[in-house]
Amino acid sequence: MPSRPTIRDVAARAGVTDMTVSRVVNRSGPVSEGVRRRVEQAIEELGYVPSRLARGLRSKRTLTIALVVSDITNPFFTTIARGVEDAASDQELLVMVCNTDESEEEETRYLGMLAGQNVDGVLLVPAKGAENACALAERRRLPLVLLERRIPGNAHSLVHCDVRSGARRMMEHLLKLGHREFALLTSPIGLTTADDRVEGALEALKGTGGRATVFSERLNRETSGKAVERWMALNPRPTAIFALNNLLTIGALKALRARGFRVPQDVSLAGFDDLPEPLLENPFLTVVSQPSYEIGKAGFELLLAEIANPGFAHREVMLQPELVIRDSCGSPTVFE
Amino acid sequence: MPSRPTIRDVAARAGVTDMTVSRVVNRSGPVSEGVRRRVEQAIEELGYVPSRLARGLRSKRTLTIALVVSDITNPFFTTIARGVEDAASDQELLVMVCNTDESEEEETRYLGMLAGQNVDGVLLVPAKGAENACALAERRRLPLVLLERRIPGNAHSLVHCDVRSGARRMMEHLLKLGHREFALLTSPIGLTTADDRVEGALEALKGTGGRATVFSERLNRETSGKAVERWMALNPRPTAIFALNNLLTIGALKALRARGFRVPQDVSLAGFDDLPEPLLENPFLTVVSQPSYEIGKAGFELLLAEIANPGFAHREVMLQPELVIRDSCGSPTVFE
DNA sequence: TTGTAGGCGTTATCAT
DNA sequence: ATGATAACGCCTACAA
Repeated sequence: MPSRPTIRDVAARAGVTDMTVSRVVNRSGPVSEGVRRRVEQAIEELGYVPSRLARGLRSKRTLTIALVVSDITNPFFTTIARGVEDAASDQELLVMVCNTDESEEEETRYLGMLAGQNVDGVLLVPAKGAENACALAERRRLPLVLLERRIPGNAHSLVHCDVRSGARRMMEHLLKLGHREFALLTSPIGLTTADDRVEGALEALKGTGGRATVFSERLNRETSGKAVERWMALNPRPTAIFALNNLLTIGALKALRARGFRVPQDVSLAGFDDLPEPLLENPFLTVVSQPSYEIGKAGFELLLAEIANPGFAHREVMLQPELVIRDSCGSPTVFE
Repeated sequence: MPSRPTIRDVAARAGVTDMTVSRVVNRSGPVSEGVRRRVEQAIEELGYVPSRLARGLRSKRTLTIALVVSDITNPFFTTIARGVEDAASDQELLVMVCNTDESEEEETRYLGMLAGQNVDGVLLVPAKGAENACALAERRRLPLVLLERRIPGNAHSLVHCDVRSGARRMMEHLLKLGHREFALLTSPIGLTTADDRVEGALEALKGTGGRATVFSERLNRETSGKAVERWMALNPRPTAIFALNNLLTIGALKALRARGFRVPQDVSLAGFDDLPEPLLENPFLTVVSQPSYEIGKAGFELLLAEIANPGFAHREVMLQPELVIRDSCGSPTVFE
């Protein structure tokens, strides 16, 4: 009942010591041609695979990183994950994925587990109040790069997207179409990135005579009907609705339709975050699209730098979102 | 410049040996109340987190598993991943995610990395020709559970979905609507699950006078126009198209529309695999929906059993898909 | 070019 | 209830 072969099993079979095998495996030293061949054959015959565990214990490198997001099921994060994994895979690194559901507690729990140095670094999309998690990483000297969301007063490296400009440009687009009355939909959890979006949108209004009302919404089957009523009860009634994240966008679309409002004939609807092209059954929604795949890739690169040079220069990468103009926004129409 | 504290740092600070600390941390032995408190305080003060690496090296358990899928970006796999991660998280296990893009080579590469025993087990959605990967796992005694797709003649535990019955039931539904001429769309890579779907669909036709033509398609912007022509050139022309996976379903819908065919007025379109409800902007597609979240959860449970009892009874779990009837299929209409 | 010694941070086992 | 010892599998440093 042979257990998994170790480096010493290989060594024995090849008639050398474990060090020689180690040299062959890692090309970390000179080995004569004949010995190399014998060792390689032994490795082959035994099906030897070096233990990353033991290796990590010595070298302090596990060749593994973690990606902590709120919900991998959200296509925005899914695409980030794919970007991270592709980049990591190129370097023969493995990636763990953790879902926090925006819970600070889960986040802290995960960072605790990850700090058990089974991971060389962490890519974190921080939940509200991620200070705990960051402090934990700091304490354990765990390289950490933030993704997508800032933490006020935090000095970690960060990859994010210029959502403020994205929101502003979308509003400018809507203004150009002739809209002046807006409803802005944002999520009730106070994320920096959500605030940035709101601010960007409002910025665009300055000196235009446009007006926006901000609604904090969590849309689901029960709440969405009432929400639509609130938006449309505004006086004057908004001609354009700008939903500041992807779930809100879809939620708003469904809710509006359910109440008999046609988009864009009755109201324009602009959104944030796109769905991957192959999943888009009906390219329709005009959105601010964030380069999520690139966020993942860039995050990985920064993390790699951080790992190689811990606490060196904390850097910030800001990517530009893209305005994707489709069919859900038109010129305002006047009712009755 | 203190490095990460080890169990011995804690021991020193608490005035005990590392073994005592170990006992406190793992509740693995008797510790007097006072000592326990001192140790706990030292742990707190130092911010000690046990090394999973060292732990794993000793105990042969890393409390980590891997999920290997073709593409995490496909919502079907994303949801599986979420199911796995939720279940794993309950047991304080971490999950690695790997994308193979259906490449046997990538799959083998990943299994090699994972076999470096930094993982207690693997959940694999096998690509075509995953025998290599399975053999590798076998050799390294790496617990492995297959997800979603069978491998002919393979003895590993398996969680999948009764796609044959799902496809059959969908066809029965279409027959009941009056359809007799079908186009079946399947992917060109020869997956067992794809074959099962085709067979299930054809089964339903027996003795009904219905007829189906099978097309192996890879739909993209270039190919899809010609593909539509092929389907619709059938004589008699199909009144219903059944796409056997989610990408084909969306692809077919877009392609048909682009060629001016309205769904369902001109052709009915049935699909496989659903999008998560919150992402469904416009619930429209009639589909066979697989319980992907549950596949993930069940897979994890099986893997846990496998880990606890390696090579015990290889089990198979088959979940039932659900017919989701929406608006993309109607009764056949006659042209010209 | 190859080998020896020792330790990375834990925990199993045996001893006190 | 606590401690001493060894070992998990590998690699760094040094020696031959």
